[in-house]
Amino acid sequence: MNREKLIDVALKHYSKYGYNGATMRKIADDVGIKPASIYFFYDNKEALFIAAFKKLLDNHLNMMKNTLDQHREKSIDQIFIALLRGIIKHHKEDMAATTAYISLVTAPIPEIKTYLQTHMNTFSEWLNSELSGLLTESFDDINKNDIHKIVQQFNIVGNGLFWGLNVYNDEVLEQQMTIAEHFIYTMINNITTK
Amino acid sequence: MNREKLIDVALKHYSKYGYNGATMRKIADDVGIKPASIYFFYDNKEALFIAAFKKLLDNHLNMMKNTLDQHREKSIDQIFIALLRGIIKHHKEDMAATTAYISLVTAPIPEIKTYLQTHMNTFSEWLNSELSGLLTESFDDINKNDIHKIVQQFNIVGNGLFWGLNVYNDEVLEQQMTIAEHFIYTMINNITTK
Amino acid sequence: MNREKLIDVALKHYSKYGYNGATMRKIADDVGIKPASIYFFYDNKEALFIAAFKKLLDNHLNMMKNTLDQHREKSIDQIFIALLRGIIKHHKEDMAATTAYISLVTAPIPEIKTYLQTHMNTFSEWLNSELSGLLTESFDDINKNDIHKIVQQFNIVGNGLFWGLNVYNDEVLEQQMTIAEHFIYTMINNITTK
Amino acid sequence: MNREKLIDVALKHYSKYGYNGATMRKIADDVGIKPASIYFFYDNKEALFIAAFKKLLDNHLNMMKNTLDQHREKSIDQIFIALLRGIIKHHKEDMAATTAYISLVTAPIPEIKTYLQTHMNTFSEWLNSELSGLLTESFDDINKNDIHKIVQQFNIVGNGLFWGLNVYNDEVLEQQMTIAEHFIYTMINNITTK
DNA sequence: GATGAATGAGCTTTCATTCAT
DNA sequence: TATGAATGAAAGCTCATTCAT
Repeated sequence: MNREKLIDVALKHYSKYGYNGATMRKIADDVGIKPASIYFFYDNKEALFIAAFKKLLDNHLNMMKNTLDQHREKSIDQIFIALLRGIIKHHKEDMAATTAYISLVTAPIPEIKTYLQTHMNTFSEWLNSELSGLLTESFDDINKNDIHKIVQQFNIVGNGLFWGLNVYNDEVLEQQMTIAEHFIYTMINNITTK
Repeated sequence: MNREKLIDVALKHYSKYGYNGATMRKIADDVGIKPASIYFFYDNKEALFIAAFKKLLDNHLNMMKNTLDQHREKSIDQIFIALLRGIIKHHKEDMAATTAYISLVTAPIPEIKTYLQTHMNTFSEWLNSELSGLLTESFDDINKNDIHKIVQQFNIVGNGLFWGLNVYNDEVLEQQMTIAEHFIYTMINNITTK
Repeated sequence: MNREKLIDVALKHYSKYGYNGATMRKIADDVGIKPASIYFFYDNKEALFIAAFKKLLDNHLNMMKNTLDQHREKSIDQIFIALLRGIIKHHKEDMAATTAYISLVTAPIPEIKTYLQTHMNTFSEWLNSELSGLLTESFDDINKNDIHKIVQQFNIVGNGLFWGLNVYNDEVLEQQMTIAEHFIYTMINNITTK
Repeated sequence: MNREKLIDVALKHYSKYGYNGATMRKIADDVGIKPASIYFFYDNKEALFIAAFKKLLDNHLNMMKNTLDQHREKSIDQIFIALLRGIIKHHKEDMAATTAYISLVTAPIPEIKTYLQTHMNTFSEWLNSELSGLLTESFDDINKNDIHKIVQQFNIVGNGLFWGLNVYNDEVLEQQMTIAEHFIYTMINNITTK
C-alpha cells in the first residue's frame, strides 16, 4: 500500500539527507509515483514527515515492549540484558530508522520537536515503571531509592551502547555489549548480596 | 574577522536547520555581509561547512586534551570524573556545536562522513592511549586486558552521558552524572582491591 | 506547442546573444511561460540548446534535400543554380537561424561541436554523392576526377555566397549570385565541350 | 606589456566562449593579474573588447596590405593567388583570432556591430580599388564592368575558402586551394585572350 | 599599478505546491 | 487515484564593477 510505502521511503530519505534534503520528487521517484500524487495521501511535506516520525517512534516503543514481553519469564538480569541486546539489534537492523531517529533531535520542524519530547517522556516513564515493577517483584526488600538508581544506571548504559552504535564498528560494539552484560550482572548482584 | 565568524554562524545554522536548511543567505545575514561575499572566503557551501566541521572536531579534541591536562596531577578516579564532567560541561555550554556534532553522524556530504570517521578514530586512539597510560602509572600490576576493559567501560558511560545530554533535562542529567561518579569509584576500587 | 516554441525562441536568442547571453529567463518571457516551466520540457539549458541545434541542422539538411527534389527534372546547370539560390533564400528568410548556424562553429559546448562535426560530414557526403550522381547521369564519359573537381568548385562557390550573406548587403549579394550563375554555366560548358 | 596581453587574452576567450562567456575573472587569471586590475587599463568589459576587436580587424587589414605589398612585383595572377593563400595562412595560423572574427558577425554589442560594418566597408573598398588598380595596370583595354566582375569573383572565391577553413579539414582545404588557383588562372586568361 | 574585500544584479536550477483532467 | 503542466519562491552561485588601501 502506498501510504505505508511513502512513510518508509520518507524516513529513508530523511535519514540520508535530512529534512530539507529529502525532497518530494526524490521520495516520489523512489516510491514509483509522481510528486503530485503524494498530495493525495498527505496534505504537505510536513504532514508526511510527521506521520513518518510518528510511526518511527511508535515502532521504537513497540519494539521495546515486545522485547520485554518475550523475556518476562526470565530472571531479572536476563531481562535487562535482553532489553539492551534488543535495542542494539533493532537499531542495527534498520540503520535508516536509527539515523532518522537521531536526526529528530536536531529536526528543524517545531512540531516534531514537541512530539519527540512527548515521546521521550512517555518512553522514559514506561521504562521506568516497567523496570521498577520488575525490580520490586524480584527483590522484596528493595527500596525506592535503589530502584531509581538502578533504572538510571540502565539508562546510562543503554544510551552509551546506542550512541556507540553510530560511532564504533561491529567489533568494538560487541566488546561493549559484553562489558555491558558484566555490568548488569554486577548491578543485580549488588542488590542480592546487600 | 569574517572568516572565523562565518564558520561559527555556519555551525549554528547547521545545528538548527541541517545542511540543506542552512542557507547561504541566512548565514550571510547573520554575519552581517551579503551572500556573494561568502564566496570571497570560501569556494562554495561545501567548502565553508567542511572548514566549519573541521574546527568543530578540532575544538572537541582540544577540549578533551585541555581537560585532561588540567587534572593530570589528581588521583586517577578524579581524572576520570573530571573528563566526564568536562565532556558534559563543554557540550552543555555550546549546544549549537553539540547538535552540529550529532548531525555530522547523519551528514549528507560524503567528504564530511569520511572526515568524521577519521576524527573518531583519532579521538578513540588518543583517549585509549591516554587512559591506558594513566592506569599503568597508577597501578603497577594491572594487566592489559583489564586496562582495555576499563577504557571500554569509560567509553560506554561517557557516551551514555553524552546522549543523555540531548534527551534528558538538567535535573535527570545531574542524577546520571552522580551515578556515573559512583560507577567510576567502584570501577577503580575494583582494581585496587583485587 | 511549448516544446517546439521553446526551441525556436532558444535559437533566436542564441543567434542574437550567444549561448551565455541567451538566458532562460528571457527565453521563457519570450515564449510566454515562467523560467521554471522550461525545466518541465528540458532537463537544463544545455539540453534545450542541443535539441534546438539538432533541429537547426536537420532543417538545413532537409531544405537542401527538398530544393534538390524540386528541381531534379531540370538540366544539370539549372539544378546547380537552384541549389545555390536555395541556400541563399533559405538563409536569408531565417537570418536568426543563419547566425545561430554560424555561431555553432564557435559554440562553447563540446557536445555541440561534436554534433556539428558529424552533421557537417553527413551533409558533405550527401551533397557530394548527389552531385556526383547527377553529373554521371548527365555526362556519360565524365571521369571521377572531374566529378570531384566540379563538386569542390561548387562547394567553394556555395560557401562563398553563404559567407557573403553575412557580410554584404542585398545588392552586392545579388551581383555575386549572378556571377555565380555564370560560373556554373562555364563550369558545365567546359565538360560538354571537352 | 599588460595592455597588449590583455587584448590578446580577451580575444582568445572571446573566440572560445563568446562575449558573455568570456569573463573578466578568467581573462585576469589567464593574464596573471586580479580582475580589479583590468579596470586600471580599460574602463569596463565593453571597452576592453572594443579595443580587442579593433586590433583584430586592424591586423586583418594590415595582413592583407602586407601580403599585397610583398607580391606587388609579380604577375597579376600570382598576386591574386598570393592574396588567397595569404588569407588562409593568416587565419590558419591564428584560429583563435579567426573564430573571434566570425563571432563578431553575431556579436551582442551594438557598437561592435557598427564598427564591424564600417571595417567591412573600408576593407571592401580598399580591396576593390587595389584589385581594380592592378587590373588596369596589367590590361590596357579592360573595361570597368569586367574589372568589377573579376573583383566580385575574387570575393566569392576568397569568402568560399575562408568559410571552408572553419568547416573542412586540412586535406580538403588544400584541394579547394588548388582548385581556386586554377580558377584564378582561367579568370585572368579569359581577359588576356578576349 | 595592483588588489583585497565587498556587493547588486542576475544567472541556472530546484523546491513544494496547485489544479485541471 | 494519479499526473501533466505550471509556477512563486528561493536556493547556490557568478558576474562586472567599485573603492579604499
